Amino acid sequence: MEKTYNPSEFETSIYNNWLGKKYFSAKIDKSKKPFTIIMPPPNITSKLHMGHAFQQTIQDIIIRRKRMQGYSALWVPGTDHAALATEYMLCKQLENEGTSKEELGRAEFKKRIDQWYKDYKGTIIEQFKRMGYSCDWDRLSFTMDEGNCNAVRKVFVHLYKKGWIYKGKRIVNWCPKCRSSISDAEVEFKDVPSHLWHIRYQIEGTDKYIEVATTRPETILGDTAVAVNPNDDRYKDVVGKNVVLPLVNKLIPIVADEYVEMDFGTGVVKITPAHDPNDFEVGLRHNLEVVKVIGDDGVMNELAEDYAGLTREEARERIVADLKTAGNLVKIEDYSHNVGHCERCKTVIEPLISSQWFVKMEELAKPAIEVVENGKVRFMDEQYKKTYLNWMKNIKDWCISRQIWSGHDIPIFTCDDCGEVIVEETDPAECPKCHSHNLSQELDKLDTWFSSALWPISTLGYPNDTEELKYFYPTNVMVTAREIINLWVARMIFSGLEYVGEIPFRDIVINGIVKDANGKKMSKTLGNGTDPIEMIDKYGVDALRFSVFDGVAIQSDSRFSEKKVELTRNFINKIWNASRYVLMQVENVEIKDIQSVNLTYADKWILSELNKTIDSVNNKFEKYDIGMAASELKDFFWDKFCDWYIELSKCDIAENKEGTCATLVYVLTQILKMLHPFIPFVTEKIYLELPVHDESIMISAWPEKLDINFDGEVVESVREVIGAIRNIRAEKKVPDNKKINAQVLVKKDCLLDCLKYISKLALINEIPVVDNEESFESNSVKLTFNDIIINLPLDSMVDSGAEKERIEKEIARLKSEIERSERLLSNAGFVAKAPESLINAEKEKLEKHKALLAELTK
RNA sequence: GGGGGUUUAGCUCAGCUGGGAGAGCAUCUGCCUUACAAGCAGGAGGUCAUAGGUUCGAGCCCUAUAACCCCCACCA
Repeated sequence: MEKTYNPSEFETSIYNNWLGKKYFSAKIDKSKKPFTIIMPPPNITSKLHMGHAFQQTIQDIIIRRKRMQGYSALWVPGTDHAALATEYMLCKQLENEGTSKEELGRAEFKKRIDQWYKDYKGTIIEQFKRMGYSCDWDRLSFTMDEGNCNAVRKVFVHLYKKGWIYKGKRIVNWCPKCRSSISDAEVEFKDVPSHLWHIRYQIEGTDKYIEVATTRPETILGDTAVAVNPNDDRYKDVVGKNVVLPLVNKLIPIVADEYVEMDFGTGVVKITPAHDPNDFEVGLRHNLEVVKVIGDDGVMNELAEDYAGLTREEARERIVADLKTAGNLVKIEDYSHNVGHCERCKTVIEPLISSQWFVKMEELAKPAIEVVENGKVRFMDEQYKKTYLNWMKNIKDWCISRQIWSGHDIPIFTCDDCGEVIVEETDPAECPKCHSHNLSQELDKLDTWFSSALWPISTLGYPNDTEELKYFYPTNVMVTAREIINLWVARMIFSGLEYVGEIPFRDIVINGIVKDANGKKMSKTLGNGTDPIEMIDKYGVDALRFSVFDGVAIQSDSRFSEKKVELTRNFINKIWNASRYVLMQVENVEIKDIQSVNLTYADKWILSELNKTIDSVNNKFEKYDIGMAASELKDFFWDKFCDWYIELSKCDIAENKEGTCATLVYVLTQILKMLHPFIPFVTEKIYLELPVHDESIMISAWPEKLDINFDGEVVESVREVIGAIRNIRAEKKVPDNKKINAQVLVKKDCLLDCLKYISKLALINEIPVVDNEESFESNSVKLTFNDIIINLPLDSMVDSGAEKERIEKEIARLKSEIERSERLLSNAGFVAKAPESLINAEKEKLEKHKALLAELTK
């Protein structure tokens, strides 16, 4: 092995080797248990960012461990067509080319979209490979490929025939300039200074008025009611009466609705169902008429009568003036509020009523609520169970149509001649009723989530009844983001239940986000993102992978800093060098089975620590606590294995070469295996250099505990002694290049074998053993432990003045300890109510401290 | 507006069903000890956000307050 860790030399070739050997492909193997993860598909147009590096690596870590544990581990990769986002990007490009989708026409536009998909397909996937992801690439799926189209078609027809798809009205964000509806995500809210116009409406048959406050006086022409809060005492007596709509002179009712806030404005809201989403909802509840007065072009239409032909802005001006003239304008207040703007052309959004397709949710939601309530599907973080149930229980019908040109088609055909509607799994050639060939397909496209909802089943072959579905489904865990719990996770759950009769996954892990070093969300617009590829080039993939997990609770947000990657690279360098050391020691040594060799105290100690670590890491993995598992592995490797065991083993290796070499190789192998899911490349590189190894670490067996109860106690005492001597040395300012003298009195024979450890690690010349304390040199520091007393003569150390001070400090410490214990033990409440084990432990401590104090003060 | 989260050392974060405050980094000190200076050893550093409460005992449980953050819905 090279002297320095240089990841760029081997990462690519190792990955290609894995690919060539087909290690990632999961087979249907009845002798194995399946373990399945379906990757949340990134947008096809995306580039690798820190969020992927975090979220996808979680899955890779889980799947790699399961594979090593002997499961048939399948991780299905894929990408999403993200129709809206992609169409938006392509339209921008067309704009640069001086054309537009309208100019191209639908057919040509579709070609461009398909080409766009092809052009992009590579990038993110290649980057995922660079990350080392062990997905089954042969099963790579795309939400617009043939299988997915079939699934979408089948499901749509199924829902339609059940009567769960219907056409309804809905308010959409309409951009009058783009002449298109746009998604919520494309609406930019900006605070705009404006006014609140207070307008009075006369109550029918009286000379009383009711005063409303509005930011949009021009929509008064479309008002079909005014609303007040049912609990508002000011207006209780007028609910149910009519008011005269100013300018229009039409009678409209006063309705009571919870939506109205009593404290805002006058507590009275004019209701314009055609031009405001909330008003539309109010309208539905009270059966109000819908009057659309603004057209698709943002111009007042014929229903606006006198104002027809004016733009929204012109109409507002005229109407305000006319209201003033009519004496209906009470006052104008300054008011600034959030107004939606089109992200593209910055035009003010006009909420418009339009016809859309909906899926009825009531029946679909029921079983989806049940499986989460009864724990069949588990949110690993309980708080998200609430988010989910809250949404599911108040679910509204799902609007699935989008006014865009790309994405999945809506398979609804209408006969131009007789009006017959045809919804079948294959495109109809003629009208079944009148045999006309003039059929038109619905032009709207499906919401992207419609196909995403089928992802866990479509990737496994649905709508066909495949062997994959039988074997790998339901999948085991879904790792995804907080903000799409309802948009996506929820829809996958009811889809799985409805279409294949089984939950899509058992566990749901909602990962946190990776923020920048200052705790800000990484974003393109802020430009505070870090490019993972840059980190990989600089420090290697393994360093990047490990650094985003070390010490991180994956469900909560974490911070990324390059410094962390650098420190992780240092850790990996440590692994590299420790491995080099082991390989140097075991060169030309036959490595025997760990259970058949002679083991020293140090060997037994590290093996017992390894056992503990295996247990603990497994527990953390089962809870998906992989960040904590990473830290634990790092601590074990660096602190226990390198800083203690390797150093201790240097004392043993000459006399017990066989046993110590076996232990070095055994422990290194096991820890490399446990580290492999996190840092796959370097562990493979080292593993293949080991004297005993399988074909690849990634298909080797996950560590099992040794079935032996090793006693690590002796070495624990030794570590305590060494620590104490190192303290004394530091206090006495003895530099590390100077060895000191010591004498020792040992009360337990086994410790005699461990004196070499103490002398080496505490930098002592030699340690003569004495029979009694009288033989100790007097001008010295005496360290007293349960089974061993060390005497350090001061003449081998430079300074002697600090010693008195040290003893005084120690006496003071012991006295305060004794006082604490005595106080606790004389507390009647404690003795009566605390658990017995705790009381006994406290008594033991008290005795121990008293003995030590007596020793120091005699 | 609704829901959720966070607050522990200078920084980033652990801290299990309540039982003596932890790690890493940074900082300071000493070491190039034949695996590693991308390293080794040691030290200093904390009213556990604030105020109450429950308890023999609270970082942990309860109540209120403050600051910051996230998600959803967006206010005539």
